[in-house]
Amino acid sequence: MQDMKPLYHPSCDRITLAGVLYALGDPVRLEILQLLAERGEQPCSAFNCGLAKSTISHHFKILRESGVIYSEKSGTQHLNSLRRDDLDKRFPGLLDTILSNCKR
Amino acid sequence: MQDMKPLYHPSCDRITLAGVLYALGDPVRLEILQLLAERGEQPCSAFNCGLAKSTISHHFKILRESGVIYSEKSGTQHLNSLRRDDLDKRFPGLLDTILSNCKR
DNA sequence: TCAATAGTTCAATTTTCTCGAACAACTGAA
DNA sequence: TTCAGTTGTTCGAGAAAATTGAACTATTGA
Repeated sequence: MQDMKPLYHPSCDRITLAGVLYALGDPVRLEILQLLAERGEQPCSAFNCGLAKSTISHHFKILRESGVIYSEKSGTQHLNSLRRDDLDKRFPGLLDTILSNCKR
Repeated sequence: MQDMKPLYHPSCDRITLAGVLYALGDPVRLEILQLLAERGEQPCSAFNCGLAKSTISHHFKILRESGVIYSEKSGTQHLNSLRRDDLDKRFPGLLDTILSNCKR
C-alpha cells in the first residue's frame, strides 16, 4: 500500500522571485543550497548542522515549496536536488550569481 | 538643536548575502528596490501602496539595516537610495541579476 | 505660533521559527 | 512475519518577527 502523499512543488511559472529570495534569505537554507550545488542529489540527513531534525525538515520544506529544490521519496529517505533548469529558465543568472557569492 | 539620532547602516564588509536576500525576499521590499533603481533617491512617501505607514517604515528599516539602501534625513523626510556601489563590490552581479528578474 | 508633512515608536495581534516528543513509512535481519 | 533501526513529518508550546492604528517627534512654511 503506497502512501504517496505527494510532495507539493510549484510549477515553473508559479515560482516567484520574492519566494526564492525569501527561501534563500536564511543562513541555514543557503548552506543547504551550497550542499546540493556541490554534491548534487542528497538526502536531508546529509545536512549535518546542530539543528533539530524537525527544524531541518522545516527548512527543506520551505526550499521545496518556494521552487528551489525538488524532493522525492526514495526508500526511507527523501532525495533533494536543485531545480537548476527551472530556476535558470525562470530567473536567468540568479542561481549562479547567488552561488558564486556564497563564499564571502 | 539637532536630533541627529544616526541611522544605522552596516559597513560594506558587514553586509551579508543571507541578510540581503532576506531583505529582498518580500514583495513589498522588492517593489521599493525597483522604485529606487528606476527613479534614484526617493523619500519613503514616494512608495504608495495600501500599507500602513508604520509598516512601510518597517520595510525601509529592514532594507537599510541589511545594507540594501542608504537613508539620510533631509528636512522633514528621509531620502533613500540604493547602495549600488557597495552591493556591487561585495556581491558582484547580484543586484543587477535581481533587478533584471523583477519584471516576471 | 500653528497647522501640515514625514516618519518613528509603542502596544497588541497575528504569523513564523525552533525545539522535543510522538508518529508513520521503509528497510533489513532474525 | 516480526522487530529494531533509519529517515523524515507532524504536533504543540514557547520565542522571535511582522502588521496595524494610535500617539509621538521633528521639520517646514504660512
